[in-house]
Amino acid sequence: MKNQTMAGSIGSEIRRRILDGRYPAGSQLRQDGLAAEFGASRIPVREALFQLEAEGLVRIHPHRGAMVAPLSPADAAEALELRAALEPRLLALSAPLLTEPDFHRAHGILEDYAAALRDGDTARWGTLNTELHLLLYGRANRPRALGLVGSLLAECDRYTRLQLSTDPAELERADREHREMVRLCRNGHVSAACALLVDHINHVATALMAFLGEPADATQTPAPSHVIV
Amino acid sequence: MKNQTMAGSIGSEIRRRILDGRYPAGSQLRQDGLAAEFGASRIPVREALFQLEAEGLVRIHPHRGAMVAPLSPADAAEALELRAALEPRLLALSAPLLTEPDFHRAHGILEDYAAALRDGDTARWGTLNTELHLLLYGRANRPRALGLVGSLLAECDRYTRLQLSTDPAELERADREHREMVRLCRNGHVSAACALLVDHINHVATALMAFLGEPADATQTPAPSHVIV
DNA sequence: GCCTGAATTATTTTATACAATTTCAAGCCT
DNA sequence: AGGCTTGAAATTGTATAAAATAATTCAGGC
Repeated sequence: MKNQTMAGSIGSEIRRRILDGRYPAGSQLRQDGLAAEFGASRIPVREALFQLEAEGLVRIHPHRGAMVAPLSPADAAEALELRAALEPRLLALSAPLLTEPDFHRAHGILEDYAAALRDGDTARWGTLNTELHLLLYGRANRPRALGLVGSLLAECDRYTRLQLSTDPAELERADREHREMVRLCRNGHVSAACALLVDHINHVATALMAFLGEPADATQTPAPSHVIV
Repeated sequence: MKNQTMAGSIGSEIRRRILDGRYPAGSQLRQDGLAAEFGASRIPVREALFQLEAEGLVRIHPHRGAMVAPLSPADAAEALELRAALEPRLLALSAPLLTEPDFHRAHGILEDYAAALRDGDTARWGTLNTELHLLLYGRANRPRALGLVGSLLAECDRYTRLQLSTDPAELERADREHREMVRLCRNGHVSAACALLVDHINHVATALMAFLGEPADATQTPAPSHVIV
């Protein structure tokens, strides 16, 4: 596709399998096995693992190998906290600059989302969610923040996947909020869209913490209100 | 030191040289030359470059080699914008939990800073600045955000280094603001410290944009005020 | 004279082979 | 019996060498 190098395509495939859950959290990733599985040598596998470690999906201990990054409530809370801090700013910058083709693509994603919801295809939900969010922030002209948010969205998908198999009502709520956000952006109600986005992320955070059996404020104190910036 | 592997130590050394300016922005990093320079093979060099690319210090084009990430005003503005979004939150969480040994270390850094200021040792300034900031945020219990801010501080040092050689007055201002921030944290005035931190970062941003000859709002519109979070 | 295009060169990328490190278990000593 | 050392097995880290890809050069034609 866009990866002209073998390390890149191996990395994309491993990432997909981690997000799918095919490589469960905490499992060992042996270079030899992966190399055999992909019909390649260990060196491109190593480089792919290094790249994934930078994204936070893999942890490498020197001389002890690589493992899929474990899932911890504290980690999920921090990722969602970062999202709540960054995404509203991106949306505020990007929303006024969104074009008609952008909204067209957004509606296409929403339709796919509805179809996946009917089919119970939870695997597609994560990628569509990430696509929609990144699309809405795409005109902000903040490449670094955008890449960072992309990593955070991918990580959050690992947690929400666990939750959604037992709690499908959250999917419909997310769908409603997504549609409303797109509508607000299209009608120029930027600050309302940002406020809804904050609520959207915070709700995901509280629902996820409840699902994980952790009181929301145990691992992570909320962002203090006197930081207005 | 703490790098038990050759790739790690090579990566640290290349990072140091990029931050020093010994490898100037935009210069090509040939694997063969680096390998010969470090007396190693090209493979640990490759892995080091991959890690540095994740930090944003190096850009790799497939089959075309690696180069030191170029310096652009827009990039600096985005890095400072992210710092302004993230650091106050970390400080608000960490400041109430700072211990007496932490403040002792902070004062040590401030003394070293003053010494470096007397000696005109601009190379040490960057690392001391990073150390101080990360120390103040260390009790926030946000490992991911802390690592991210560390990368952002390193990148900002590349720009401020250029500026400070011609504008040493900024160094003294930074010193005053650092001392005041530590004092406010020690006396429990957390919100005042956070407000000062925001001003500190924003001032660095405007001064840097002025130095780079770019009007502050040309490349980057400021964060909109209606995002309160 | 300038553009097109194949051969050449330089560099990156990958494969194979070897060395260093960790882990686990068995045996020894206290 | 318990803890420590020691050795073997497995796995990772590194070096060397071959394959692949992009940039360059130089010849040939329009």
